[in-house]
Amino acid sequence: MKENKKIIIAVAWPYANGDLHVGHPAGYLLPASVMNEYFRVRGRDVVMISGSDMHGTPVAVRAMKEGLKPYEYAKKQHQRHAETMQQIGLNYSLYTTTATTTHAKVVQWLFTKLEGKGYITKADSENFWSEKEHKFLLDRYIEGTCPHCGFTKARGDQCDNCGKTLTPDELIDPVSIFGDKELKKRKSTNYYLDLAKIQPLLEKHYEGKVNFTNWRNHVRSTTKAWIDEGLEPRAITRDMDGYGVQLPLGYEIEGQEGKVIYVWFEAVTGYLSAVVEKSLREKGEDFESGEFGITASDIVAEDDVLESAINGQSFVWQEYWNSEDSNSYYFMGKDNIPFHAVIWTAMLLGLNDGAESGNKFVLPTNIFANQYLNLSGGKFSKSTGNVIDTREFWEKYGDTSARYYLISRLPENKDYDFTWEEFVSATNNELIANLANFINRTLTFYSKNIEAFQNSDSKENISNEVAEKIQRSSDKVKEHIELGEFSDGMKEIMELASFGNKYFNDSEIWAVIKTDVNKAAKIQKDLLGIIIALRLLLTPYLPKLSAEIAEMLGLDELDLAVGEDNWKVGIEKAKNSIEFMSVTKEVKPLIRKLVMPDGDTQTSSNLVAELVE
RNA sequence: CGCGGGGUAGAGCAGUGGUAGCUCGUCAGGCUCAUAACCUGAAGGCCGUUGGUUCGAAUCCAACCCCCGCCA
Repeated sequence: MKENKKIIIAVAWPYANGDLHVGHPAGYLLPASVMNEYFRVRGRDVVMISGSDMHGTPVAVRAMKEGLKPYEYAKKQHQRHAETMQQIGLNYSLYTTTATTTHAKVVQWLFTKLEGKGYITKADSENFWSEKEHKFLLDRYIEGTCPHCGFTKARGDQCDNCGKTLTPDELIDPVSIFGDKELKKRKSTNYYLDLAKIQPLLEKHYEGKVNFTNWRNHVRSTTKAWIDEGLEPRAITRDMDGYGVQLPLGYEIEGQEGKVIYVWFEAVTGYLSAVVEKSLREKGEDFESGEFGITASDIVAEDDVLESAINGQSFVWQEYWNSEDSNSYYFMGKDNIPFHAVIWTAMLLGLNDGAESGNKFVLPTNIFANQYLNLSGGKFSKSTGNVIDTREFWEKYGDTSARYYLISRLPENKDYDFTWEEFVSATNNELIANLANFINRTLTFYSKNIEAFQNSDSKENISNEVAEKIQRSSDKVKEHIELGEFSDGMKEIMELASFGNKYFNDSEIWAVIKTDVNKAAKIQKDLLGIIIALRLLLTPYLPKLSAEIAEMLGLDELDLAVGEDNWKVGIEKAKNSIEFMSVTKEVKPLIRKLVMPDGDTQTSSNLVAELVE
């Protein structure tokens, strides 16, 4: 990997239809956070972007239930998402929404570009029409009897009883939820992304390329399965009462108002539009951005900043998106793999088709899709309320315990069951017993004897054994993070703490200091070196814990300036120049132990583990 | 056969052809600086089942059984 490359960290956009449960951080938010913080310490120029997905049926349905207009509801939910993101430590370059003018413009621009290259086509189909509402019906607004299990309240998109996915045509005796007893069909015209036409480009892109060997197996196999099956044109537009991103001027479909661009097409484009928005904000451009509910029906694509940028004017976003010296990493749950590895990639390939080298868009360098985190074998489900809420989880147990458990058990390659017992065990027996205990015992001992150490005439530096250990740990953590093996990186840090504990024991520093202060001082330097290394290695993983170590020792804040590799600098410092610095804050236990209450609470979605005084 | 994931020590996982590993728990020692934490050692597995390929399979192939997820 070239060290000067820009990095895009593209985080999947959560729906604005409900709060985030702990599956979200475990699935994709925490891994993205680790990678982002890591590269920032490395001094790399990284932009991490995401936002709330404001459009789409789930949002509209939920808003209807709450008695709010879709945008009102989505805006409220977006603010909660934004707060949660901050709470769990995601330092986005920009966390925006899909309801901004900038987003609409970028989506429309992309639409016209792909249309111009012949990758978007127009076709008619017969869709269910509601006389009552005088509009086309969304799949999930149609109900009927499930052909598989006979459930009478199956929806047009899925049967809630047997879980099978359906199309409205499969339903027996379909009716609308608005009360239409007999449904008729009408001709509906829609735009389609011609994936069949892009398929050869996709095949060529993925064919036997060496750089995909780093992709996770399940990501590769899902991608391959989709492509092998053969792609078909996919509708880009749908009937949504105008709720969503409008078609560009000149592309409207006459007599069929209310059509908007489908969420799948529009939301992934957010990775591009968010960087554009950030770049516009930085330049102080007087450009409406971040406005809610602007559906941009009056926006003219030709008048677009993207166009002027491509015609020679240079914008910061291009340095990330159009540079060959750029990498993009995507974070999402496994359900999103096809949309990114196949569809979004296809869109970018279409865009790049025939483009000059300076105008090509960077294709996904890697897609870190996680499997699912389940609740004790059951599933997290918003509708049944069987969820552990992210905010409550973080509030009760604190950032360090919450992050440690989820990160050390990330479902990177297969599903993982959340159990309270495991959570308690991980916190008490791993996080506290090993890592926190090492920090605590070392700093407690140090602060008690600090004067003796400062008055000793130990001139020696850290021992080679410890210096080498620190270097090895650092190298391994780096490698794991760059390969997207985030929980392995965490394990490596725990291994260093374990080494520290053993070193403490074997050295018997508590006995040595009584007879030989200079020798004890040397040992103490080794131990401090490990602590200082841990503080650095922990920054991406457990930022609060890392900051607390720094605070107790009065260490400088890490410099995150672009260009300086402070990871390397920090490791060198930990290996070499240990001073007997003053302890600037009282040393005390950093993390509270947990205990399980009696009774069968394993599968509870309540926060059952209790904090020990 | 809708799609996908998985079945390896009590628990959670790693291991994709060559003497079965890690973390936690358990048991026995040690230590006492530390949030009864830490260190050492031990016990504990016929790697879902059956068949096949191979000098050799947890690892490849086939069939079967079981578990889990699919409004992230």
